Amino acid sequence: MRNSIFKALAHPARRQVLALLRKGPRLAGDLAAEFESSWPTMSRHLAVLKAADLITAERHGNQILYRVNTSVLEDAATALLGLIGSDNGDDELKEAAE
Amino acid sequence: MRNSIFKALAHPARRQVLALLRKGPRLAGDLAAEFESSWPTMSRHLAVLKAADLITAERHGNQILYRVNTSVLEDAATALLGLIGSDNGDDELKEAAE
DNA sequence: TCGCTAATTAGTCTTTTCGCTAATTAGAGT
DNA sequence: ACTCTAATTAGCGAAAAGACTAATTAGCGA
Repeated sequence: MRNSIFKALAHPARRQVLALLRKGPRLAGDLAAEFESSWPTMSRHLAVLKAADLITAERHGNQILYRVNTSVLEDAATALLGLIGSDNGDDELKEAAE
Repeated sequence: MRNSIFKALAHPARRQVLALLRKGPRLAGDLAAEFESSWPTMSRHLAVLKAADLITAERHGNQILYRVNTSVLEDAATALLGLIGSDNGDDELKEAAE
């Protein structure tokens, strides 16, 4: 679902999560501590990112390790670049209307 | 202002507008005719894209010609690529070795 | 000025998103 | 089983987004 990807990218906190995960996988709590929002709020942001397949969750005992899903992020970037260049990438972005 | 860009990209109709404008500038009404939504609704979408500076409007007598602002779109794509972290691609070798 | 067309803005409503607190699940350790 | 910690889910209210109809602006031509 490409639409959910761009929707997920629409929130600054979620983009910042991706920026943090870019440097390496992190635990949910560790991640949440970086933000001012409450922990449940961050958990929801993570859920949105996960639903868009932009990140993956991996349980390690008591805690959950998140890592960025680079290929999906690449897809989004490619889709954007498709809007610029005149190469094919035409119906890349037309997804079912909501 | 970057946030408004990603927010603008969050709606499929708006991405499709950009896809149409990629092939060349178009009149507002001509553009609106491509969609099933009402004309005012499309006008709003165009306003959102314009507020994000993703498109520019140019009045030609009675009608308004829209064209895509490629550089801003490039900025967004670059921002996405920045989240992937391919500042230099050398890290890929490390990961492959693991 | 009047009428016509193109497009936006106003106003209202419904749906979605966001962020909080409180409650709940899940696992590890005792 | 009990408890502590990690994290999510539930539930609520506020804010924003989306889409519609109706009203309005802007420009052209007779």
